[in-house]
Formats: sequence, structure tokens, C-alpha cells
Amino acid sequence: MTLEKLIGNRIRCLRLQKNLSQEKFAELIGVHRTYIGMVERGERNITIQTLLKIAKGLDVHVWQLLKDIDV
Amino acid sequence: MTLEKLIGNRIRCLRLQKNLSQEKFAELIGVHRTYIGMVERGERNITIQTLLKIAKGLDVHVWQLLKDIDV
DNA sequence: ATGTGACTTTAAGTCCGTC
DNA sequence: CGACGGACTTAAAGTCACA
Repeated sequence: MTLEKLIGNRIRCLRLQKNLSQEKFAELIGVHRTYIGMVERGERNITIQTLLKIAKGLDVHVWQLLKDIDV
Repeated sequence: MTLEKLIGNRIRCLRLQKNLSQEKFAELIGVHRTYIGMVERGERNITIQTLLKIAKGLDVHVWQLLKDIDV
């Protein structure tokens, strides 16, 4: 399991808890719709600025997206 | 204060606690010496993989580099 | 031992679409 | 609605000479 996939899973989980589609969520945080899909699938090595956007959109702190993820 | 600078400061602090020069630290984690300098100065929007390398070199978890950083 | 500017190469991130 | 593909554009990764 890569760091990207673990983070991606966590993001997907939190997004679904907010009942948002990838499209809606992407629009909300200002990234492209296809990109969120790639991130959730663990296909992209995200930058901290993008991670920050995502965290804000999910109403969590950046570090909470990474906490207890061990790799 | 940007997220990059806050993380950079934290990295520099932890590196110095280990009595490592940028050169030694860069060599240890397998990145270029000038790159670490840029990261510590907050000039780079680093990816999570780079952050992971740095965290490992500092013997901390990735999320500990971000914990309580609020931006 | 570190800062800086100018790079080249690689990958992040966008935008079009189809299934 | 989400996976996935191809062709992009922008920016990060990574290197170097010199201050």
C-alpha cells in the first residue's frame, strides 16, 4: 500500500461522508474533476498545497489526512 | 506565513537537533543539497513523497511534520 | 556550510472526451 | 457518477556554478 493510496482512500471516505460527488467536491475546492479521481485512486503524488485545498474542503486539518498512516 | 515556510522551519529545526548539515542530510535522504535549502526556506511546494523522504530522515512520521500547523 | 539564479527533466494538474 | 485515456500546460524535482 502506497502513501498515495492510503491518503486517497481517506479522502474518498471523508468526501462520501459529506455526500459530495467527485465533481462537486472538485468544484468546491477549485481543482479539476478528473484530478480528484486520480488522487483518490492513489495515482498522483500530491503537493502540500493541493493537500491543503483538499483538507479545507473536507473540514479537517492537513495533518489529520496523514495521521497514523504508516509507510 | 505560508504552509511551506512553516514546514520548512520545522524541518530545519529537527535537522539541527540531529546536528546535520544540509549537505549531510540531503545525502542521507537522497536529494540534492540545494533542494533541502529551498525546502527549508519555504520556496518549494513539496509533494508528499518528498515530505515522506524528509520525515524518514528526521525519524518522525509525516503527519508530525504538519501537526498543529494551521493555515 | 548555505543562498541564489539559471537551467533541464519529470510529473503535477487541466481539459477534452468515451465507456 | 466515476474510471480511464490522450494531449496538453504548468510547476515540481533535481542539478549546477558561483557568491
